[in-house]
Amino acid sequence: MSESSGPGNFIRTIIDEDLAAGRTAGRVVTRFPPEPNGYLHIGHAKSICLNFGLAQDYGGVCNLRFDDTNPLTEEHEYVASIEQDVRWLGFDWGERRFHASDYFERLYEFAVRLIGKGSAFVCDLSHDEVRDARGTLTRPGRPSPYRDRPVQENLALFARMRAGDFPDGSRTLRARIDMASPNLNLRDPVIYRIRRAPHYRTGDAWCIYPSYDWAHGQSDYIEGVTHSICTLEFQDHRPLYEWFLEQLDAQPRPRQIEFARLNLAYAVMSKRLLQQLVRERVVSGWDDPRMPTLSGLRRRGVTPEAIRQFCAGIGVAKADSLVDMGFLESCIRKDLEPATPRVMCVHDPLRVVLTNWPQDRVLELEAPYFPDESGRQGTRLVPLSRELFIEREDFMEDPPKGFFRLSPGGEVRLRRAYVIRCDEVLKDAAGTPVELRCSVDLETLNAAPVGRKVRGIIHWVSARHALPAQVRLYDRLFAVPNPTGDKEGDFKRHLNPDALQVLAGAMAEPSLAAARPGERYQFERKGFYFVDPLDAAPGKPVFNRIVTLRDTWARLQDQQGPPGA
RNA sequence: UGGGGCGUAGCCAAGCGGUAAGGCAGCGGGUUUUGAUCCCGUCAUUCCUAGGUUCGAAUCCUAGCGCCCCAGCCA
Repeated sequence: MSESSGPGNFIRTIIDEDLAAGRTAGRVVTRFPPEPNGYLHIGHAKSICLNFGLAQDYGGVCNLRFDDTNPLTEEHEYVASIEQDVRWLGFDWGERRFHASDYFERLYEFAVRLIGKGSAFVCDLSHDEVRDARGTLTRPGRPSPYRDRPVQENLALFARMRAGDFPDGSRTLRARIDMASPNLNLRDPVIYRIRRAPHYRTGDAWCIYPSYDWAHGQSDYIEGVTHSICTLEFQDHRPLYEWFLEQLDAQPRPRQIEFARLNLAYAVMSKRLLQQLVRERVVSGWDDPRMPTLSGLRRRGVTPEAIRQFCAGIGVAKADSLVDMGFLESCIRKDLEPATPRVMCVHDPLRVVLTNWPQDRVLELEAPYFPDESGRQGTRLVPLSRELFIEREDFMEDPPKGFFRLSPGGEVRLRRAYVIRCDEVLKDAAGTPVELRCSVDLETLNAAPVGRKVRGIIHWVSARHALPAQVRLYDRLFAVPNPTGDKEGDFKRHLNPDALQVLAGAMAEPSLAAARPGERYQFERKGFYFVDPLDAAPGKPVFNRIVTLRDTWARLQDQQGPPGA
């Protein structure tokens, strides 16, 4: 069993069988094959954890291989981000960083062998003609008129394709398989196309580029990959994958295994759509904390450990699924809960005046960073003075049954401080409370009030000492579980307008002036927060909400219907 | 109407002919100076449906039904 790829899944079963049958000489070699045309997202994390996790567990290796066969869309910027993300997630490919483009020469030689066997031919059909001849799902295709070109002629033409004798798109090299196959992938698929585009690694060394189907399996073979794990949409390609290997008498042969890609509720997981959000400035970038990208999750403050636990927890199978966002949140909380220091920050301040507290008195309370029962050490000083801020939602003039925070005449405990009673409510012209006049029970510091029970505990911050802070509340990017579910219509109309809420007047306890970029805190009763590594300045922290705390009260309220509705 | 896959709880997911793991969510209770955490308990007489084989079926067979993928010189 492993942390990263989970217990018994069907892929492990296959590997166990292969090992038992001696099919791979005891070796397990996997690979993670991103195309450097976008940023990695949590769906890729599933694949990374699977591939690297399997290699770890079976004492094998996992290659990082850039599947860079399409120079039009690939850029170095992406390979840098991909490497950073994989490393951040906690995996190490050692020296085993490869590129499909490393194999261009060998791939070319392989293609020559295919031609030599009469298994590939140069086709002069145009793009449209190829499409027309391919047939449909229910009707077989027609053979290309160039299908029976003599081997020598194919060889000469292919060499000239490489030499740049023909214009882009004018010719292709095609495998010679079966135009009547019910599997469209076997209807003489294109394996080389002419494309005069500079490649980010090979520059203008090539004007022909191999297709995915041709490059991928052969790259697996070259690298000695034993188990080539990909997503479900490639199942139909497996016969082609195997056909190529067979044509080349490849030995030993890698085996392709497909699993279901990750879908996360209230998110989109397609590079194309994520790219669109970035390009159209719907989000601030690939690392916008609302994005399901690894860079976005990192910027939000999610830990790699939480993502690994998530990937281990969702399992690996072949059934399409839509994983509950709540599960990711649960993994994040679980990872953050034990070791994240607790502090106080009021998001929406309501002024409280402690009428029986001397004007100038400041009491420095030594407050532990962790729950008393956790056994963890560490404290900070929290000043208490006559005027405070409390959370506006922690006061209700006319509270529903079961509300045990503050209300007129009611009592509540200030977290790690005294019990106070609300004696008077001051309101503005619109009737909105602007200030609460409260009295302190001076007997209640570290002691229970006598003769009554005070159930509620609220967080607070001394007004005079409060540190204004920017707090960014993040929520799910989309308002519906499956934004791309309906075929028609723009997925962007399902965007959640409240996915980002920037708090204007949040007030943090003064100890947070020392918060350093990249640190995580729990704001008690609120959630876990991350000091934004880019936007925070010394003494001016910016907090990203990573995830809220579980909130049983809010849930009960929701069940009762929204208040005032 | 072609081919390839997949259907086990609200969401994931084990299970591989011997009588339905686990996690998330939910529900009930306990502890608690975070309505958090933690702890205890509960949550599928049934596995898409219908037949069949078998002493015994989620697992095997047959027939349906539903969902996903494939007609890029993308990956």
